[in-house]
Amino acid sequence: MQTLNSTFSALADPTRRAILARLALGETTVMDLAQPFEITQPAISRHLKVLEIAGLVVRRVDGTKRPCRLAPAGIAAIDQWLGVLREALAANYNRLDNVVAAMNPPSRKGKNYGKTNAKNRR
Amino acid sequence: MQTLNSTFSALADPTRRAILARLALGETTVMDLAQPFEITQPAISRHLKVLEIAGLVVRRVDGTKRPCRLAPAGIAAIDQWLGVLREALAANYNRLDNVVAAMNPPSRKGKNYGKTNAKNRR
DNA sequence: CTATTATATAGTCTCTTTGTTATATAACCC
DNA sequence: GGGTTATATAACAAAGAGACTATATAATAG
Repeated sequence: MQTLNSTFSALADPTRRAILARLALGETTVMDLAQPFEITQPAISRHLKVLEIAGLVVRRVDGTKRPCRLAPAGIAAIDQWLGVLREALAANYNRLDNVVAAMNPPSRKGKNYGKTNAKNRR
Repeated sequence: MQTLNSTFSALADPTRRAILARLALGETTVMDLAQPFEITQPAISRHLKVLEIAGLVVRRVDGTKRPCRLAPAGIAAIDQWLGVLREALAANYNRLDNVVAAMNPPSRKGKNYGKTNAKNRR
């Protein structure tokens, strides 16, 4: 539960996703990561810490460097949780009533639905 | 890009994940959702809006009610993005050097690595 | 039309997140 | 040892998230 929080919120930040994308190309040091991004080194360090806590990244020690790599734990946790939703979605989708409900907007009583609320203010 | 932000951060909140879990059991109205959770109705409404924007939930209009269901879009977006990481992880894992690096801590020059930093202050 | 039910929006507070700069720590290089 | 490089931590400001109460809006019931 705690892990899911940290992992999802770690992925919610675009900079961190960019860092992960970079790490997908291979192990990298903090400075190498900081360079392409237009943010300071301390900021990168903190992002990495967040990613590490989220189980998305691991670091090793190499002299004064701390090369980072992707880690599987975080994604595994997410996958597992998403599995529940995926099943539910599949099940719901197979239930005809839901599909139907999704097609014709409202379906009860006859006055003026879908109008007053068709503002689409999202 | 924008969708990923909203979807991941939507999932980062435990209350919202609980809402999704509840919706996995089937369509539900706002009030029905608010009851089991110990938070007020306005709070639930906002969570639902977040989930809706994230593409994780859809709502229909049924009189004065707004029954919610799980939606596939959000998860699809996430799955697609995670795919990149999954591939990279698989590739990295197949590269022996990474596996090795993960096993024996430091591996350069011979003095006192892995000691000064073995504080494990994470 | 009026009251009631279901949900949304606004205003306000507080805690968290992210970024910045300044500084600390650790390991190298000479 | 002394300077330099790589990274971490601290202190702080600005912005955001989440909750609450009060209130608005929509639709239904009478």
